[in-house]
Order: sequence, then structure tokens, then C-alpha cells
Amino acid sequence: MKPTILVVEDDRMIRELVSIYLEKAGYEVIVAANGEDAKESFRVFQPCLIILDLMLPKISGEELCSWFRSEKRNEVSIIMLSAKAKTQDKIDGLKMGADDYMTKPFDPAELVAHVEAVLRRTGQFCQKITYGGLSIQPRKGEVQLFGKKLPLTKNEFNLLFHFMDNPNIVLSRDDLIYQLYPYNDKMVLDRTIDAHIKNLREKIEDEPSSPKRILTVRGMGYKFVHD
Amino acid sequence: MKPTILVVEDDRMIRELVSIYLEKAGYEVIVAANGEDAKESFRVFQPCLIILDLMLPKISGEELCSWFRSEKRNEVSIIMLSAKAKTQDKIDGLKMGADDYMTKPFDPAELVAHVEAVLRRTGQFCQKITYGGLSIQPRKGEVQLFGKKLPLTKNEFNLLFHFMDNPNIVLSRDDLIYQLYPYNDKMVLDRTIDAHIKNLREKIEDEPSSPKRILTVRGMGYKFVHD
DNA sequence: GAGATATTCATGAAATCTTCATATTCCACA
DNA sequence: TGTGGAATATGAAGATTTCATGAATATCTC
Repeated sequence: MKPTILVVEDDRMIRELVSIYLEKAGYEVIVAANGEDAKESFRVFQPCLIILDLMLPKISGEELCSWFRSEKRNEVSIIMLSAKAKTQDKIDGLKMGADDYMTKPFDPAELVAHVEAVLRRTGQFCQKITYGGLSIQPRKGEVQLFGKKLPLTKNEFNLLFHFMDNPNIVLSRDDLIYQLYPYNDKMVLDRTIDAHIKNLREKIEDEPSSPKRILTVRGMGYKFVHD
Repeated sequence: MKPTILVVEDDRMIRELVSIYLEKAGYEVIVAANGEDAKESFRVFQPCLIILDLMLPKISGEELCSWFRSEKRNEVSIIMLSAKAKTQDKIDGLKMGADDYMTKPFDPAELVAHVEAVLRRTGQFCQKITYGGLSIQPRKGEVQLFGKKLPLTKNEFNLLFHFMDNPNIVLSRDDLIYQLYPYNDKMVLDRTIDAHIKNLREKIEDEPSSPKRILTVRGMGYKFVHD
């Protein structure tokens, strides 16, 4: 499953050039030539990254950026594209919530490198997180331990994902319960989490020699560690 | 609770210029003029972001970058700084694991904007309070003394956090008790606090030569001091 | 309904907390 | 400068909390 990138650009030449490079780099590319289409594509395809030209007809790139950032759309990364090369323009763009800012004209290969840098950091949900031989692919719903597929239950999977998304951070049982039941519709005991942790540990720390991945932090919760 | 930034740059002028801007923007800044110092500072201060010049004496910036990445994979963000402005240089830098790449000469205000863009993603994880080699990272549930991890119990941790959050302020035992039991559900004696303080002191003032961090203010309570 | 999964329960062991008894320090005042 | 009383430090013992675990029960899914 490839990460999806939305390219918002009204200039057809640039749009296609960028698309070709991104596709060659292994991404799923969606294009939009104006703000309306961009919003629609965003809703439908839920891209993990947006390449956003600032000079657009009707709805401006800046306005779109705010829209993407509003509500709970913070997860998506945005790389701005603009002919405006003044320092203040760049600062304004970044302050607006862009993760990166590139000036036209640009080398598409460099754009790809920037995309990869940004996704390495933020696109975890779209791709794969790996720590010491343990890797999780959220979209595929798949977990591998040194290449061997691990069958996890839904709760185990969600727990592990949240752990690997927050390495070295102490997660309280309340926090973990909330991850499993975001709608607060269920009253479960702390002990339930313990039980899931136990089962999860058995699966990801299968051999006695394998490193302890999930530490218990007495009185506080659990922590996924690496290194 | 400012994020810590490590600036690795051999040119003193640039180093100080960058430091000034970053400090003005509210960051805790550590500087290093060469690779060895950088590694040492990295270990001790655990910065959440590194501004890394590529042209360094002895150990190159590229080598350092790999070292940082191997040391703590994703945890630290890296912004590269270089006079090399060719597209291929930027691509190489980003591929090496940098989160961003800026070319010299640069506007320090723009650098700050880039720093903020990068930290917007990752900054929440590296909140930290540091006084004289003693640092606490609430989200990690971790305390370090000159880079060495200290195992604290929950109460010790909470006490220390409250102390470091209120440096140089006298905290009464009642206040401290309230910190440990915000729900007022427990009646504990003042002596209990004394006992925790004793254990905490043993851990954070482990050597006879180490400075006294927690002072007793007779008749009033305790005070965490620095400088 | 059957198998898989989720949740709860009960238990023991271990870590941690709290208190108590005693020692030490500090300060006021002679 | 010495002394007594109050406040704090300390070590150890007992009490409590917390967690891992295995088994029992409930719930979900097909």
C-alpha cells in the first residue's frame, strides 16, 4: 500500500511533471487543478501529504492550507509550492502550517527528496514503522517480526500501533483504553489493558532472548521502548 | 519547558547569530563547534532538534548525521545547514535522514520558521526541564542526571517534577501532599513527605560532591534550588 | 452455535508507600 | 558558649498498592 499524495496545481505541465516523478518514486498520486477539486479529493482519498501551489484560481493556496489544517486535519503534511521566493513569503507559508516550502522553479527530484523527508517524520500512518525488526503497516493491518507475519487481534494491533507511534512515551491505561474505545462507549477496567498487554507481549517478545519492547512503568502505565 | 536545540557549527559568528534568534524564539539552545562536542552534548542534553552544519573540522556533518540517526533513530529532528546549494547536495542531505536542508547564506528568521515547522510535528514529545545536568521529561517518565537515567518511583517522580516546575520556590508539605494526592483521598502525615524527600535526595544527589538540590526550609517546607 | 476474541476475576509476588522509633540538626535564649 | 526543645533526617518494619498471570465468563463474528 503506497502513501497517497495530493498534488494541487493549476499549471498542467508542472502538475504532470510532479505526478510522474512521484509515481516513479512509488507514491499513489491524485491531482487537482483548483481548490474545489482539492477539497473533494482530500475528502475522498485522504492523502497523507499535499503538494500545494499557492497561486490558484478562485480559492487561494493559503485559504486551502488553512482549510486543510482546520478541524482534525492536522495529520496531513503540506509542502507549499510558490514562485514567491522572498524570505518573508517563506516564513508566512511555514507559519501558516506548511511542513515545507519550495520555490519555483524547482527540480522535481529535489521535491521528491523533500516529500520523503517529510513523510519519514509524519507519514507514519501511511507507511511502515519499524523498530528493531518489529514493523507495523497500519493501512495493511499487518505486523511483522523479522519478516515473519504476526497474527494480532484488533485490540492488540491498535495497542501496538499506538505504542509504536509514540515510542519511549509513557502511555497511561486511560490513554490506552481511549485508543481502543475512542467513543467512550464502554467501561472497561484497567486490568483489561493488562490482559491485552500480556497477550501482545507474548506475541512480540516470543523468545526468551528477544528484547523487552513494552516496559511497565509502575504507577503510570506502559512504554514502548527501543534502543 | 522549552524544547532544546543543539546547534552544531564551527563558525562562531553564525553559531551565535543562530543561538540568539533561537533563544529569542523561546528555545533552550546548546552549541557545539565540532563533532566530538556535538556527540557529547547530544548524549547529555538530549535535544529534540539539531541544526547541523555540514562543513565541520574532523568529523563531517554527514558522518554526524548518520551517527545521530543510528543513536536514536527517529527521535531527533535534523536541519542541515550548508553552503552547497546544488540540487544533488540537497537531495543527498535529505536522503541521509535530514528533516530539512537550508543553504547558506540564510536568513535566521527563516531558519526559526523552519525550526517551528519541524517541531510542530515532533516537538510535543521532547518537553523537558533541565537544571544543572538534572533533566526531567514528563512524557517519557524519565529523569536523567548528566545523561544517566535515574529510576524514580511514581511519588519521587511527581515530587521532582513539581519541584523543577517551581524552582527556587518554597513548597510546603501540604502542597506536596496535594501534588501526590490531588483527590484528597488520603490522609498522610508530613513525615511521609520527609521520607520521600530523603529517598529522592539519595537519587539525585548521589555523590558527596554533588550539589544540594533540595533545601530544607525549616518550618516551611522544601525548596528546589539552582544557580 | 462454535470458535475467536474480549473482559473480568482471583491470586500471589514484588515494588512501593507509610509509619514509627530513634537520631540528628537547628535555632532561640540564657 | 552551652542547652533544651522543636523540626527534620534516617533506617527499618509493616501495610498497601500495583502488576502479571491463568482461568473463568462474556461477547462478538461468522
